[in-house]
Amino acid sequence: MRVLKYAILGLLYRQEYSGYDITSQFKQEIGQFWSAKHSQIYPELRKLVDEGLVEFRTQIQGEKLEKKMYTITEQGRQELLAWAAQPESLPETEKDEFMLKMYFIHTLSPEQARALFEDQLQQRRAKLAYLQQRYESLMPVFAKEENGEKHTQATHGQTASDTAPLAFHNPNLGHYLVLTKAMAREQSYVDWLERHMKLFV
Amino acid sequence: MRVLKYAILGLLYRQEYSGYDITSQFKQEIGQFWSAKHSQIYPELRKLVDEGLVEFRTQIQGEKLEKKMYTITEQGRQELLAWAAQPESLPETEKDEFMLKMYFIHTLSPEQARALFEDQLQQRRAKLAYLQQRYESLMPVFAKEENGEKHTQATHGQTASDTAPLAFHNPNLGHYLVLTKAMAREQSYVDWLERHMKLFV
DNA sequence: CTTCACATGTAACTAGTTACATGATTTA
DNA sequence: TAAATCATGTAACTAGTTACATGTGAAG
Repeated sequence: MRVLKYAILGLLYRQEYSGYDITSQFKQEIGQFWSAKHSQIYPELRKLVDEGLVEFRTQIQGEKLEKKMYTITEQGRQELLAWAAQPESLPETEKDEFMLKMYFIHTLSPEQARALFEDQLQQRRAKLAYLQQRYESLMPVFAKEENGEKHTQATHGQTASDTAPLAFHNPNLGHYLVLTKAMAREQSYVDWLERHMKLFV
Repeated sequence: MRVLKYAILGLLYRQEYSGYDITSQFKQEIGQFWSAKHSQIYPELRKLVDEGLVEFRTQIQGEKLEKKMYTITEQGRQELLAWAAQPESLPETEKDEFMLKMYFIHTLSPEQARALFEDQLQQRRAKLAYLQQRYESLMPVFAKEENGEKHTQATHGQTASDTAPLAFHNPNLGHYLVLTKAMAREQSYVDWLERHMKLFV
């Protein structure tokens, strides 16, 4: 599958990055849906160079710190586009250790189950709040527009930030999509947890 | 982490299973949140036997087909309970190749993006419909109640799934939780896709 | 008699994590 | 001047997938 290969090519499509920069990118919004550690990224970059999909130039930072700035080649661009346009079938499994524990809820006391549930709810709420904050700071215009329109539907888990204010040709569209999708995912998780909390009270 | 270890112990907590049975279980509902191939399961079972967490007896099926039926040991039960009661922190990344492609949407034409989006929507809708169908066949009474229909006990039989799922002591609770959570996940995905489809029309 | 499901394993490989290892630059 | 961040790599290990390999049993 080599998804990391395409993740790196996709990042390099718009600008050159060092291995460290790529590692940093995976700590930003796209890290909600794909990421890798530097120990996986450096060997992959080496491989992509060997395959002729990326190139690098060495740049000096300060006195003597060398960093390698990678750029995508024409061949790399072609392979990226072929992958990106290809629909894939859904994974049968989307792993979630918490839900695995819930499947085995009969191994727990009601108190233990409730503690797990509340812990998960607290964590998911915190993550949702963090994402909403990112959204407001990165896309303040759209966030404001939505707040002015007042179409919040809390009972269905649709926050104001879930509607689409962007046009197709907007360089932030990808960013906007992953942020709203991550928020929708967390909102759905929070809603489900809240709906079932009564089981333990 | 060894999550597969606990997944297997959790399955064996209620009844004995062969390696083949465990493989089959991962193709059922719990497979929405955890799974493994038989080539990973057989070595793991071997390891669990070596560690004294499970035991097996050999059973003959028909004339000479041998199968190993595994049971959990007291030590296995203890390790399972310790894992199950332990809250874990959220994974920073929940991998989703489709969303990675959406982050790189600027590499696609509007037509290509729309095709991907529609393909994903169709697949997610189909999965949601499948899960709803499973839910209705496995938990018919509760499904009807949610649809706003009346439930009179006299008109229904006495199957295990016929009793109200929303009580802590119900042997189907785990099953109910994973099904409703999987449906919520797919519904949220479908909603998000529908809300953003207008970007491509 | 053929196909599908049952049943168990290993080999080779790919993907991903944790730990080891080193050094430069910036900021408090 | 100490700590955090920038910067790059390798080693050892764990997790997971695909392919190889074999055979039984049931049902049509």
